[in-house]
Amino acid sequence: MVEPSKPVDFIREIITEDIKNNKYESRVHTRFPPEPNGYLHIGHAKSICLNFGIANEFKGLCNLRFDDTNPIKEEIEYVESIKEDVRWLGFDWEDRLFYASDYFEQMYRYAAQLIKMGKAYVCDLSADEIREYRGTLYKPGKDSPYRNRSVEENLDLFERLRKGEFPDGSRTLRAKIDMSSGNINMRDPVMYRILHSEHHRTGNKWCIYPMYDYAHCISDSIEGITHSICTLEFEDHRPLYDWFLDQLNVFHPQQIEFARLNLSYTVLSKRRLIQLVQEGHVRGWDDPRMPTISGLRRRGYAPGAIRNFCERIGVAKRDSLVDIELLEYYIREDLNKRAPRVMAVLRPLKVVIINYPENQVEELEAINNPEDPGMGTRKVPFSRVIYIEHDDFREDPPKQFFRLAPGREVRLRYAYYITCVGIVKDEKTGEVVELHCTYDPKTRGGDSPDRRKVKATLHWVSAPHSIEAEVRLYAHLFTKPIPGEESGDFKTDLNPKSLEILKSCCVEPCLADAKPGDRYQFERQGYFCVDPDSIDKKPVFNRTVTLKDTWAKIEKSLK
RNA sequence: UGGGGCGUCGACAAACGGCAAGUCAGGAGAUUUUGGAUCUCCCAUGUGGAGGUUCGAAUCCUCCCGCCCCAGCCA
Repeated sequence: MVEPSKPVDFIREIITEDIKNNKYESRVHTRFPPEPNGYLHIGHAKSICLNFGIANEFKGLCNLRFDDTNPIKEEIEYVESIKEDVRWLGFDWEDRLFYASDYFEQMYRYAAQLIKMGKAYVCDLSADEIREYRGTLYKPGKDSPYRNRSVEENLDLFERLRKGEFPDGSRTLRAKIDMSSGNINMRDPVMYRILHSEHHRTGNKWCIYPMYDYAHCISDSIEGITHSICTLEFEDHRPLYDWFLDQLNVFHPQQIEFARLNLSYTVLSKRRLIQLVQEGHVRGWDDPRMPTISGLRRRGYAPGAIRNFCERIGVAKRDSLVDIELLEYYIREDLNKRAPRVMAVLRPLKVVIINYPENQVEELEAINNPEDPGMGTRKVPFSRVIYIEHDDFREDPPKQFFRLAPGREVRLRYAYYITCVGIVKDEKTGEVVELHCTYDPKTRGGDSPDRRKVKATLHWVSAPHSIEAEVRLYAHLFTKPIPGEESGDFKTDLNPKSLEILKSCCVEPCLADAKPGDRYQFERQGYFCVDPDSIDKKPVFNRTVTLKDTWAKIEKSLK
């Protein structure tokens, strides 16, 4: 069989060409450079798969580097979660865990060098003044009055900046480039700002911190990164990236930009994700409705499925919106092969099998996974009183409804054919609360000797043997493919029904000792994952994703 | 009114001057002890538009149109 070839994207093409031309001695070295100011999400997964994936494919290396140049926003909690998530996704940075803050001293020396070259200067303009002097998109900026200070004065001032002689915001170090450039990033960008703030790694050693544009290219250069892959919004920054490295005449990695991931029915910006958490729209960063890696993990998504998804969506430069159904497809594909099947009744309807002997219990054999016979079989207890799914009975069924109805015979999976012979209703509400059925003893195991057909097979749980469980059903967090597209505020499109909690579900006894993180298929319903909230004798399940549901589609078209 | 990018099916995405891949979604059927899974078939005479070059254009050229990003001492 021919192995399906992996998609070759424009980045891999560039790298292949570079290797051919012996650029960087045919070495490939990438990096994943998160800022530790939030949790990783599925969009980061795309970048992680790209950077680590390329390193693997080209027999190169990929570093994990924290871009920690802003002590005000960054926290140790985030670096720990990021490490865990990258590892969980299946990637290994080995001994190459770095921090931009590791290079602060070197960056300082390079900055001094730029000053000596007359390429950087200390500027006394306030933030507002800098903005004023910068001009606009359509109007060139004008030179700062401090632009032509002598090298000696600049050096002296820069040293005193470091010593902490000046308050926050009073001065900056700026690159001397071109205030009339069409590219605003080149209008004497700030390289260092004064921040008397404790850094999670360097403590109080520094009170000046480098800006991204300056820090990133130097970090890449120091680490010998060959291909510095980032998202499209940094395309405008590439001339600056190149400028610093050219002026300094140091090792010069190549920056390549690709389009970030957008997913329908979800938001993927840190700002909005943090808002969802802080304002309590979700229960935390790892809420199973969140597109964070920790949320997806708790939801039951497997790392391999996420990797398959990231590979399939490809890498390109055009803005795109990936249909979340594609993600769900890969989740199902993965779980279909691996998840053991069990029976669980989410909305129980009591069924008494009136011709089945009282007190009799049978152990029926059930297949754990029809996709993988190696997963074996198990025994499921059957008795006179069982629960079936409320939705599996209709007193007055529409034409395409194949399931149980008055007088109709259906199969109970791995058990017997049953026929509905009576309905018990709540006197006040008229709601169906119990069914009376008869069973055909000759259909034990679910096959009838006379080959007569039934149109439906129902899952069930024996009432006296069932275990009570809580099940949390999740739907998309937002009701619109692009949240906030119409109103301008993504929160107006929050889905009020994104979480439904069912407290008294009945699951089969083999689930008694399920462990948090275990994944199952509840037959005919979906894939479910045991939540860490589970307590002894009261498991909690998260619905990872539903099964494809043809009936739901029919029912919808009926309305 | 400046600079940088991008337009191929409902959604992703290949093609690199020579027959518009593939995946998801959607539709039809087969099969089925999960209305699951699996299998088969259908789904762009056409690549934002108009011209041009060429035996031949999604691909090269010209003009036009549309969309995204940039005016943090954030990354």
